[in-house]
Amino acid sequence: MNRDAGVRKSPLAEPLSAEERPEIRYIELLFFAYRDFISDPDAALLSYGFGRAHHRVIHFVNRHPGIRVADLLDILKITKQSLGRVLKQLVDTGFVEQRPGPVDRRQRLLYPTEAGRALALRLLDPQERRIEAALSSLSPPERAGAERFLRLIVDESERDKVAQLIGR
Amino acid sequence: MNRDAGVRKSPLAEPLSAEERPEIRYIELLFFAYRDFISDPDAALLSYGFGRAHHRVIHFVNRHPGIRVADLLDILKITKQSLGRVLKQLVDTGFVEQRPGPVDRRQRLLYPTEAGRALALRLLDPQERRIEAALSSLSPPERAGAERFLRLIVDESERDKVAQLIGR
DNA sequence: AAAATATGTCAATATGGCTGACGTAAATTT
DNA sequence: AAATTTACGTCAGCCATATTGACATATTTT
Repeated sequence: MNRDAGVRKSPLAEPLSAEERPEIRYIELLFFAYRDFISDPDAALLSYGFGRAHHRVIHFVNRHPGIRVADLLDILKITKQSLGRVLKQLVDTGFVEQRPGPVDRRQRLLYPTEAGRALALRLLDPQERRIEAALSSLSPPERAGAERFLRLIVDESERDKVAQLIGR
Repeated sequence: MNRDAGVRKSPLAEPLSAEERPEIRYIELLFFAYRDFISDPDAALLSYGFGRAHHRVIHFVNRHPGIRVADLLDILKITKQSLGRVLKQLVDTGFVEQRPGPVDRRQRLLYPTEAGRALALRLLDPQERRIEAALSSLSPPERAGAERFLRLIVDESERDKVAQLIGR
């Protein structure tokens, strides 16, 4: 029997429940946390006329001065065409400098300029505060849990690479 | 004295170090975790001709059948114009249904159709597996740490709302 | 000399954000 | 009853960021 007899073919009223599917809680927490986590740098980038893509590039170039384009692409998981535009803007505006590799001159190694370092620090600042505030409310085992959880969310095939990049 | 005398005005070779700034580890883990976390649904959405924006809408409509447009906007933190396009496509393709609010007929309450529920579950599946696999490697206090960490990353002003949405 | 590699670039396309302005129906307030 | 506010939609245009595919160049490797 139709439980909505006479009403009109009905859509579903029953919610997907986080009680029945406990993973949903973590799925949505990742969404909400990430949504707010990027909001501070997003706002700061506006005044430079840059976007999130610039943020990611400026961050990883500062973290790994002399990084190769190919390695940056492997971190960001985007195409070289996508990177190309953003990188060119950062070079043109003096935040990133390119230098040929000293041994392999095909490479264009990427370095931050002084301005690029300053921008990276400015974007880093609010995120550091946010993380610091969160960590200060957690016990050491809870902090370890947060770190281990995030590492385990990363693709298994990428975990070693990530560990290399951020340290053990 | 210029430490690069005679070379040419130099960019910075010194990396931003995660040892000196321990928050960087968490910042980058959030980036890498989120990057991979959304990759499975992204791939599945391709076969429907949908993108990430559709995913978010279909997810929250399934989680909260009968949700108002305004409340969905408040969750997603996007403009009604941005939502409008995506929502229209989901309605036109039969994944979401709109009904006038029974008490306030200005409202257009959003419900998933059977197809919409099926799509939500299909997109949920790989993320549930990923979370489940991660949680199964963690002790209860570590799991609690992961959850508390993510809640604390959310804007303070949003935490109560998030707690309402996902449960305490 | 040939092949592979690292990178860049041109062109076209799609997605998903944004702002601003305007419209309509329904509820609420005066 | 009239005026105002609210909930929502829509039109138009703009911008950022991603994609694929093809081709170019310099350099290194075989």
